[in-house]
Amino acid sequence: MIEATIEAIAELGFSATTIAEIARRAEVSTGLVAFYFRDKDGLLEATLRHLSSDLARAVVSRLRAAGSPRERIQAVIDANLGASQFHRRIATVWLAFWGQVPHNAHFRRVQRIYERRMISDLVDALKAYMAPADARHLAHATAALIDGLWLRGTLAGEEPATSRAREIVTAFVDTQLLLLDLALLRRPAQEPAHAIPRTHS
Amino acid sequence: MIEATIEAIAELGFSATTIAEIARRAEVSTGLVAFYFRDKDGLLEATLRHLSSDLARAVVSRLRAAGSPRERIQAVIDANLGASQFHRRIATVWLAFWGQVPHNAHFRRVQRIYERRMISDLVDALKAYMAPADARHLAHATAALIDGLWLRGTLAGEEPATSRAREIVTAFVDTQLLLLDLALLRRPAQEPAHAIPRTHS
DNA sequence: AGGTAGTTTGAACGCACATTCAGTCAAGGG
DNA sequence: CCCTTGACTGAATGTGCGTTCAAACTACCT
Repeated sequence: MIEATIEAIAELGFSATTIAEIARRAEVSTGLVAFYFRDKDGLLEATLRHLSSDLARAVVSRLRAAGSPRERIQAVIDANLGASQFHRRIATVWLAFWGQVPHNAHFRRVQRIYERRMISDLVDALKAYMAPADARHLAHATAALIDGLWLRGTLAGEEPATSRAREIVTAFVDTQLLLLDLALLRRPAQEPAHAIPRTHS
Repeated sequence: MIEATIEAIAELGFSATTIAEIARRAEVSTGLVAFYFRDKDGLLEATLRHLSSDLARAVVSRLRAAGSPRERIQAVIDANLGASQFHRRIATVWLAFWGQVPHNAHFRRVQRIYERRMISDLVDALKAYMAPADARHLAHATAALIDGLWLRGTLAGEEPATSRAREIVTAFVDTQLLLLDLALLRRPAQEPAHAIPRTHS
């Protein structure tokens, strides 16, 4: 039923999605929505939560496979810009929900969780390389770059740009870490921070 | 009337905005919408075009005041992340339209113009510092960073983050240009490209 | 004054929607 | 074999929407 909702929003858009259409796709009656989700808004909220937890699962599973902090950063990048999130069917639905976020308290709460999770995942990993304040700073920039590439890719309707997007973010992060090394090397002699990760702060 | 539409979408959201509500705010009758814009969709498209040309004007006016290519890049950054675009009243309306883009051919056309304009403005300026292919690459990353910061700021509902967002993008661009200088200095002796802008390729 | 073209009105229309609810159906327990 | 519980149906209801259009109003010209 939630799957049918995703399908309908992806195909018809947010405002053109009706309960009758969702019921048709799910091969149930219209009345069943009220039985399980109280009303249409309840179904939509459940759908957004479903999308959000799908993404969270993708991130967690990649984080588990990651060893070094650098790999954990990459896990966040790859999960958020992975094929599953870029797939038109999913991406347009996210976008439709984002458009409603300012006017729906339920959606806003889910969005805050999404946003904070990405930041804290990135900050956790970046703290291995730099001071917490710098880590937060870079995490915000990285998160924005990820979301911006996702947004532009989705709006443009480009399907296959996913690997290119990941390369851009990867290069950005590597550049920032490289600059950190250079700065450290010029100061009182010290190893590049990410050759000996997780040893300070 | 277009102003009233912006106001209504900002306050109520896309799907809750009715012609009656717009007419009430504009202090006209509902029938007048049809007279000037054919139907509701025509009014919405005109509203999006209005927003788009407002932004374009802001960019052009800053570009005119800019001298060096570096200043032209900054003009794009400042115009897109300026207070006028971050103002909740405007930003939530943009967001609402973006959510409809995949399902409305008119909106999609306006979006393509917006997207390409930012890229070409950036590429034009960046070509002074690097090969066209590199310029396009960096332009995409910069544009994504701008849009990503805008998106996150708008979704989070933070009003005053505008100066911080601009700092992040500015720092990103400066870093990329700095790296270019470093690379050039290590190769066969050559001046940093942006000390002698616009002289090659 | 009369006429005309350009504006504006707002009630009427018909349609599409979310919600409701009385009722059907299937399964399991007593 | 009946009764209960939970899942599910779909027609009926009423509300709210965009659109239409005949009529009214305004300003300008002749």
